[in-house]
Amino acid sequence: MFDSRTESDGVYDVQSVSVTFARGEDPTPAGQVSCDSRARCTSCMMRNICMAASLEAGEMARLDTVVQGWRSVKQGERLYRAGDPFRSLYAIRAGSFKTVVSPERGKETISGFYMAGDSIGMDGVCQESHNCDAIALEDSVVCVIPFHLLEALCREIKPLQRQLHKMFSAEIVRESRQMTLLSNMSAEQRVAAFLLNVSARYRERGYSATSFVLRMTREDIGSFLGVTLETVSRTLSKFQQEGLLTVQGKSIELINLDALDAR
Amino acid sequence: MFDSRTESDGVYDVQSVSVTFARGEDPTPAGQVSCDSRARCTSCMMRNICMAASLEAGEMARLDTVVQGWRSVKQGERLYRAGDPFRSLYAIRAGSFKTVVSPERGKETISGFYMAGDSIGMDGVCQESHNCDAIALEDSVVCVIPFHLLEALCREIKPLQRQLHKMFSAEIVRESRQMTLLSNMSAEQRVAAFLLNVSARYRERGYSATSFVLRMTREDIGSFLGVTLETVSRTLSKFQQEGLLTVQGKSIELINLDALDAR
DNA sequence: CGATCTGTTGACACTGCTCAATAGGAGTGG
DNA sequence: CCACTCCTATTGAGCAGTGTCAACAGATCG
Repeated sequence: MFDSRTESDGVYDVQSVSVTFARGEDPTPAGQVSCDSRARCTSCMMRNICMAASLEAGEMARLDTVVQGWRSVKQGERLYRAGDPFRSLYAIRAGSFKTVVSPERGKETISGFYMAGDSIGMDGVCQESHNCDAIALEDSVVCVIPFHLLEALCREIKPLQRQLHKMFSAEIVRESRQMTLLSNMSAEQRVAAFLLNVSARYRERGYSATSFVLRMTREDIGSFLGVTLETVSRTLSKFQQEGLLTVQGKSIELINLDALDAR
Repeated sequence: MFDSRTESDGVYDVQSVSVTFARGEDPTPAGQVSCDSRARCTSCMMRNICMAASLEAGEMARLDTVVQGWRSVKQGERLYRAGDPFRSLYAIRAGSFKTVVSPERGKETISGFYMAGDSIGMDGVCQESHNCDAIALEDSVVCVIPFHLLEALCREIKPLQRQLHKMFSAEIVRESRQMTLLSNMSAEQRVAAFLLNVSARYRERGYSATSFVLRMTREDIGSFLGVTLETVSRTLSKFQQEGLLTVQGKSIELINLDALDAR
């Protein structure tokens, strides 16, 4: 069925998956690769920005056949850990994740934040084991896409192959942008860029670009941006004083996007 | 158009190829796919660490058929520029490159250094245009691999498909390591890690791991590591004083690898 | 409703940046 | 071949942006 490895608590929580299916879809009997013929990609709100993007209906239905099922991950739980054998990619259907790299020596670092419509796990291909931990920032649901099946389908469906390559490439570009941020930008610029990035991603998904809730802590943000949590906090306060935004704990309201961008 | 000579002695003669293309021109005018039938991958010194890795002889020969040819790039010239339409991946046959990201605002940043056996250009897939400049650090030669042909072949040859995916993934992992370095490490740790990384890559390629010439300037190194060129210079001097290495301009001799690693 | 996690703010120290002066090397042209 | 220039590297001095440490306040959750 799903990844055969067990969670840290020793049990893979089948129940929570069944519950997920209960919302409007038939639950898949445990123990088999679930692939009910009713299209799921075609009815998914994220179909236009995830792996299924730019596929025709027939192709999307075939992609459905390699989606093994859904997996629900509660806030704070790990979808996978660094060192776990790599088997599947995960398309986030609902919720959000952070990925955490833990070098042998030194502090662990947040390497990315991902939300519904994003796919994660691509870092695991090259070593056949995951390179980071993926931790849910809120209760989340992912589509489990066994990689060998996806590869097989990519050998048949050219647009899917291209889409997969684009996803790999987009992750490379995203990271190289982040490297630029970490190399040259001041703390203020980093925080501003981060907020604008989150804003743009909410906008893409049809949510408000100016009013949103950050799902991660100041420490997570600081780790991602290469500054301390105190600096993140101070910078947000400063932006608020300057009238660029209002901040109330995790709730952010952006007031002057242009001014933020000018940082 | 392309130099059709074979490598009789296993030593690649840069000179004879460099006359084949005019400086900086894309050697791939439409329709002119030059692919002489004499195997090149199978005789290439880099075949075990490049795209051809883990292919059987027959498969490698087929890969040869999609390699459009070689292109020579003189020191300081650009193989491609940010914004150029993406058509091909480039496997470095000889020489080395740096990739430079130029954000709309802010300083340009070195996002990577690449040497013989590495492939570059994967950042271009997602937008169908290159995301950075690739600049030769010395006179270099690359294999030009048109991406649509490579994709077509990947639909037929499973190990090649897997190899391509691993290369994408390895680039993601490399960048996420670099992000960790840029997020948490002190200037000394960055320089030490950089030297050890270069050392390991020379070793992989059969060169000395302790004595080598850096092909890039202090400014390039600083940009890559997110510190100033002065800090790079000072740190190298300090390491020399401490007996960890000797440095003479671009020539480095590592004396105490363990001590460097302990930083 | 207490315990714990998360966020805010202040004071101070320190790493690494900026600016500057100088020296060494590489390439060019006479 | 040498002189000239430009690029690169080294080293110093002073300063500023962030990190560190600490105290406290506000959330969150069992």
